[in-house]
Amino acid sequence: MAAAAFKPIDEQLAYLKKGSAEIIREDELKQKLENAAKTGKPLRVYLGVDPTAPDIHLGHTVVLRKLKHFQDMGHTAIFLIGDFSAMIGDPTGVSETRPPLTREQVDANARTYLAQVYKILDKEKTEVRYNSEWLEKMPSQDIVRLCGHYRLARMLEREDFRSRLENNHPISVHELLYPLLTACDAVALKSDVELGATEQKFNLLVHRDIQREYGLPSQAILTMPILVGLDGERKMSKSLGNYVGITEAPGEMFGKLMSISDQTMWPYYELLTDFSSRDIARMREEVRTGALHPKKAKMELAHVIVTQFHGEEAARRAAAEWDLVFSKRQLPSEMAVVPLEPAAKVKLSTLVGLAQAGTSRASAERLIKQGAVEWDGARIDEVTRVLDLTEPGDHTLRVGKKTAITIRVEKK
RNA sequence: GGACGGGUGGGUGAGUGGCUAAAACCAGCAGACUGUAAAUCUGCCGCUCCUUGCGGGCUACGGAGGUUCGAAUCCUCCCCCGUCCA
Repeated sequence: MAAAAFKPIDEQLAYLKKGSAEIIREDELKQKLENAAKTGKPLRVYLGVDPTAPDIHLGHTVVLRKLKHFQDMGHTAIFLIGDFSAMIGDPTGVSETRPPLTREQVDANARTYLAQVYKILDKEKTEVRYNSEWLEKMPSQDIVRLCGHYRLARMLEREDFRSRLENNHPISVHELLYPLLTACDAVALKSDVELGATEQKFNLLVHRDIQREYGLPSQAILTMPILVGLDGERKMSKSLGNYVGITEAPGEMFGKLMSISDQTMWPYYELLTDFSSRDIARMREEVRTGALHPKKAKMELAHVIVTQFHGEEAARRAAAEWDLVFSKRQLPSEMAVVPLEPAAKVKLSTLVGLAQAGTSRASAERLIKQGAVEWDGARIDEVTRVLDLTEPGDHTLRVGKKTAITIRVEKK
């Protein structure tokens, strides 16, 4: 690769800094970029991810997008799958010990992760590594030696451990090993830069220290802010249910993004789109002064994000559909069809159960009582309502705003 | 190994023999209002059956037994967590 491939240092730095929370240390990163330009050798930049869940959501993409930015600047993006460390479980941000994952779960998750990651990273240019490559065959002597390079007092400085200790919550000894073992990744990869979310800062700093202990130059660290979830309060996470998965259908994605608060829209713009900080600030000002309607700004946001994962056309359709169903309060243009044998007496609550999988009879009755159910366009709130479905034909059933199905009574 | 404290519904956490499907708060759901936003207000928030009733049955307070007409509450054993001592 020719040295000429790199853009001017300041331009690179500005691009890479956008949206970041912290760079440790910025002068070192700058130095590394200069060296790369001089030698023509791209920086080795990595992001380590534990495949603890089968799906990636927008929260994960914040830092992935940053890795992509490095890739865009001509550097080597390394996507490291922590298939070994996932079996320990990262204690970060956790208030109790996690149940360890099995090898099978980790492998299955790793596979789906990769497929999803390429929606953001350039597959051809990405170096994919697994930390089991080196950690699995690490002799116990080496582990002991590794542990000798770090002190307990420093380990206990980190917030997760300290607060658990204070609140008399359990900490397992193996959790202390997590940052040390993942530091071996940085050593093995000879990384120049490591990316992570802000909550990873402690781990990343340990990696830096251990690299130095092993005679390597310390990597620079670039952290990205945590993406707040759809509730606008807690971090986006699957277990909190406040997330948008990147494999979700365009319509669903669009709807979820529209449900965020106006406040939350701005960090989303910052962390999930390529709008420049200046453009975002301008838009924000326009919303403040009333020149731009917040709904319009939010639709633009949803459109841009959906486009990233599903393309322009799908995003346009999702927007139109959203407008139809939620703004105009009409039935969606496509509804799932549930076939039904003709029957003389069908309880409405039974049908509601068909519309919402996993709904118990008790909660179906609750929904009816609360006026959430419409049958063929008319609200029914009598729990005892029994319908005569002997004639073949289609009926629409709406449950709340979000669910609508077609009930198709079949011919005998 | 010893002494002591603790384990309650998705979360925090009250409850020390019946009035407890279990306070309160958070989260969640539905309705109203809107811009499917937020805020606010109202209601709901274990499962199931029906004649939908302040209805019947079942399940639930770490686990297994026991005492009792009746147990989240008392007893026994076990499991798990923490604190202090070593």
